[in-house]
Amino acid sequence: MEDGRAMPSAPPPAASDSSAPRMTDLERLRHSAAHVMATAIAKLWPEAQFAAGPPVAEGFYYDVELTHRVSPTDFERIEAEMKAIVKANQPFERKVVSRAEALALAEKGRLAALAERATPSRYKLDILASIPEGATITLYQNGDFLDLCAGPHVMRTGNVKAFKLTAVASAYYKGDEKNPQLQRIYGTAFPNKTEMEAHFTMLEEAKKRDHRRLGAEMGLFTMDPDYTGPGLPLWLPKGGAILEELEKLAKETEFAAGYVRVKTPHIAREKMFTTSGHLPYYAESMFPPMEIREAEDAAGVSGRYYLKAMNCPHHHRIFAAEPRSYRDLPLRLAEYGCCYRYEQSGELFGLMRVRAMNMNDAHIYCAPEQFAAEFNAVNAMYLKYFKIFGFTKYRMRFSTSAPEGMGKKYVDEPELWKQTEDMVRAVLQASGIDYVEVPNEAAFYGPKIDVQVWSAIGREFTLATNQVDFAVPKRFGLVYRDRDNTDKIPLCIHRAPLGTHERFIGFLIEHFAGNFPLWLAPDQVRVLPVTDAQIDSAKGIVAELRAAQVRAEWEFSNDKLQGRIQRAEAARVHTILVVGAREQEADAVALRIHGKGPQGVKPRAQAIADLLQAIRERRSDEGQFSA
RNA sequence: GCCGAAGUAGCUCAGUGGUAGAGCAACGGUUUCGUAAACCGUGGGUCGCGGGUUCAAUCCCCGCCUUCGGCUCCA
Repeated sequence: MEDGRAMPSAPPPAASDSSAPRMTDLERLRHSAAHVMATAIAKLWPEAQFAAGPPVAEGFYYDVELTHRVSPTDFERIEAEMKAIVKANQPFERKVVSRAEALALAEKGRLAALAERATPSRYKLDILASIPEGATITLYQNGDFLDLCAGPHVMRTGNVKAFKLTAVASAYYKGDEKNPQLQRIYGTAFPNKTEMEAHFTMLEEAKKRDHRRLGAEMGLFTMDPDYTGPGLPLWLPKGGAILEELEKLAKETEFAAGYVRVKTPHIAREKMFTTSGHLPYYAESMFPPMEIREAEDAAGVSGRYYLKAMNCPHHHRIFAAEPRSYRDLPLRLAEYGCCYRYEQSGELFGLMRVRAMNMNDAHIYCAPEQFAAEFNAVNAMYLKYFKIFGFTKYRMRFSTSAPEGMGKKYVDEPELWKQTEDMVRAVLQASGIDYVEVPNEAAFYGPKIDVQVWSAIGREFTLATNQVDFAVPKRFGLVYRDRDNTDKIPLCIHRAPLGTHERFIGFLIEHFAGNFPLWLAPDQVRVLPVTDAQIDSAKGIVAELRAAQVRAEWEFSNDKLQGRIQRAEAARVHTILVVGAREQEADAVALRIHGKGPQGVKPRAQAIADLLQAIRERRSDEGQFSA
């Protein structure tokens, strides 16, 4: 066999790569596959200008500038060229060069190309310029294809055994829309065909969990772009049930934690958002204003109203509605507020990115000395929720400011920024929560913590957010009278542990693959009489369950019991209660749980008590009916 | 918003320059049934929208809308 035979346990060895970035074996393989693809493209279109071609989570891509529009119909040709290159088994040769040598090659169009060309390798020139002085500059060559590249690579093109081009998309050079648009050609590569096929099978499986698909299948929500508009979901009754359960959870949790509930309108005058400072910063993310002529007053105050994109300004006005004393603090105002954001059309994505959203919002106004305790309590609430839902893969992202953004991206209060960030960092460290700090990502009014989660199908989302605001209360002139009889400005914590209904439920659908635990399941119980002689018994059980607020229904149809069970299972009904002559006789029910099969017969009263208990505890499905 | 792709019945998808097809779902009937599909029948489509080419367009061409895959931002 060839050297460096690609095996999962014995991956291809790297070409010499002491100065190269660290890559896993799979990443290295994929990075080499990207070079093989670039070689093929350069062969087909010698004028191609390549930018960057890294490995990514699912495979690799290479950005290329090319007048020919690459479409999936070209993939076959490109793959055929790639196969030839793999078959040729060209070695990947690493060359350390001086900056001058690299520049000379780039000027002659020789980089990321098979030969010298009339036009310089312009993106490679730009990348070259960004390599710091003194760093090692390396080239990699396979066959005639010579590329500026930090590496590392596998030994030979023959190591790239299983690959496939998957998509083409556009991407701005370096992700900046002021830069030229490049064609990004995606592919994936694996050590062998079997693993690659497993990958595509897994993608097929993941598709079945997709919240858009399950949402339609299960009747949870619908999109009606022609009538309601893009990004404006309609919640169907079964989705509404989930939404109600989440609100109930939030309301109970917040009530216990000392929050008070408020309710605010969906719109506000322009003054609200110019005062908050959102308007100049945030205008393009808001729906255009409504002009109401009568509202324009003599003093020339604008008659414009905006749909709110956030709830905080309204809550600030509630704080301002009466004089506040230090005795009133912390004041925790909670609301399931509906906000509207004009997301760009290309950004809309099922329930995960919408234009109208119901936010599990609250604003905590507190004195600086109360901050640590409040902030800790908020974090504890996050963790409590994650435990209920069984989220294990999450990360807190602590976003802080950067000096260069002061007065532009961030309110110009460098001292306050530092104080607050130190305070948040201290709390995070003391609480032992796992977090990463990301500079220059803060909100304009203060540092924030985003909770990122990964769905079962591998999508990453910011699910919840927790922000500190030391600026906007001041802009609204919010004060409380302190012990020393002076007015002080409160700190404000914005928090939304359950994010928005839309994204949270979208995430839950994928997390549970539609198989919700009993307390969340839209169809909690379905009672199936074996024959029509048990219909009255079934109705009685349903009435008893519904009186106890359980979502229960009964079904009798022309289908045999087996068929009705099949349909209930397909509909992901959580608990099926079968009542036949035997059960009727014994005042019992035969229990079946979705995905778990029959669970035996139980006295009716016992079964109902168990169901109520599981719902009340919001029990996850493990051990639901373990007894 | 930009680049690319897609849009046929409620859902999943076939298909053709000449009257539009299947499975599931729905509806009607027969069946009274024991834990993942009993049987028979019926209805259902402006083939995303608008324009063009053509004797004829769901199919070919152009524009638009929407959705999807990305870029960027974010709950």
